[in-house]
Amino acid sequence: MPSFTPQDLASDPPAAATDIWDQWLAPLEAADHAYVPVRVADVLRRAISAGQILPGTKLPEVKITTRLGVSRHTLRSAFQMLSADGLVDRRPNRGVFVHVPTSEDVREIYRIRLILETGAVRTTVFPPEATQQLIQITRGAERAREAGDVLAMGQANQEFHQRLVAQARSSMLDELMSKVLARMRLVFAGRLGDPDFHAAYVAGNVKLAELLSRNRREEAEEHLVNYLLSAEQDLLRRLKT
Amino acid sequence: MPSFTPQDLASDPPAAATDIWDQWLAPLEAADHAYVPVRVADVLRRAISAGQILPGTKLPEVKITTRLGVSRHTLRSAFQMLSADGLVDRRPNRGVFVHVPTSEDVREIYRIRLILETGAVRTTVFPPEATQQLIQITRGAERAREAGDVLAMGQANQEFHQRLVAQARSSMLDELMSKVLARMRLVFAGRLGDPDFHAAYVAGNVKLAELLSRNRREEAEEHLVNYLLSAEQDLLRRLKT
DNA sequence: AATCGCATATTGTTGAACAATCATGTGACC
DNA sequence: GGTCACATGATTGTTCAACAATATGCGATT
Repeated sequence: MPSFTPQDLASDPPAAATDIWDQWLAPLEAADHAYVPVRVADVLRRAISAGQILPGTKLPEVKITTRLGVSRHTLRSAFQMLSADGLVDRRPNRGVFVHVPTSEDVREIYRIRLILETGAVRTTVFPPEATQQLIQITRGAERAREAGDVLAMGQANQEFHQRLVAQARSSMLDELMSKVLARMRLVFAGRLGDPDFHAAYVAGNVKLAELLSRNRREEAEEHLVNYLLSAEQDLLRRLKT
Repeated sequence: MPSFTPQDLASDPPAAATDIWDQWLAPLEAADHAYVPVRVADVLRRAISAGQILPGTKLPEVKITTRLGVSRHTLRSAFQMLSADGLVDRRPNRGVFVHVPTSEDVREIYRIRLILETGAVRTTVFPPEATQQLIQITRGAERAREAGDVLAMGQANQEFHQRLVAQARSSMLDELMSKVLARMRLVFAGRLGDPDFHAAYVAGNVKLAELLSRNRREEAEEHLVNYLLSAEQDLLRRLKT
């Protein structure tokens, strides 16, 4: 699975007959009624989150429009959405580039998660259905770990924490958390070749869910704080090397 | 200062020779280099936040483009930004409307503020410069109250809490807080005729700043929680009537 | 080797056009 | 008189073509 290198994609491919963009960006199938810009944004979002388009890569308008068969305006509209998601950076008169996450990004991510997730735990009561759902997700994560499915493990982990925040019952907070997790995926997609990062934290999720189900709020919060702080340190350490 | 009524703006004005849009939307001055869509968004944002365009009002594309002298594409780009800010709602194939805040919105706002602001207080240390800045803002609010400048009071209040969140040092959180406060202004701009709502809370801000400056984190947090909860109840009560 | 200037490519914005969808009003029918 | 169907008009969604403004790269000049 070759993923192409940053920057030099804008220039012609060395000797490839087929342009590299063709690999990931198929023409939009004539779908029913979803707005074209959001479908375009979805395609790009998927490709970026999956690490098929690496951080730092420039996304040239004409290349993509011709591949996708949409107008430049439509693509630009999609770019705006991706920009709002924090997946791409818009550099004036230069184009949009897949955001390159930094270690400062990682620190900010965990600062936000600390506030959001502990906030959710502290300010809301978790009904049995909610904790049950969380436990369900951890079960899936454990199965994925046993099966060696790293991707599914990561997804389960993210869903767990997304659900945690969802308990605060705020679409704005949900959106922010999605944004944060998307940037998180960007960190992984970028340089992290060691993807069983999540493995160590499945157990942490299990314990957290269990504490919440027994309504041990204080302990849950303390556990969560330690969880996040150590995850941050762990991730930063891995990125250093 | 007449503010025009929702909905029926799309139809012709009763007997006015000048179209109502002309009142607030002057043609864009040929400014230097800021992107046209963001300038358009700024104009509309200002008009909406100031209550000149009331919640529920439809924003027709051609009317505004002709008044502002920009292309439809540019306006649509601006609409996307306003939509991301939560100031307008995009109804498919119908157009964009100024968001109509509900009491559920108010509850969500305070749920978010509770998490964000207490989170900022708990997870960050407030250096003297920061607390000094907060106190400075409360001074301005008190002066505004004495001068009877309700608008300035509200702005100072909002800036105070924005600064509070800013201590968490996260641009994403800053953006979210801006979004929340923008929606707050929408609540006021809408039906709230009683604008000295903020007056009661200037004292609360003063006390909070003082507690923070003395590094009384626990008390500050407790005070903040009570502050927010009572403000929410107060606001909801006023909206009911 | 470094700098300047110019040709070229890409982005930012506009205008016109058309398809698709929604809103309106008219008339037929009960 | 009221209600439904339908035709009409208006508005939004999208594309195409064009041009201005800015950045990029290359070659000439020193």
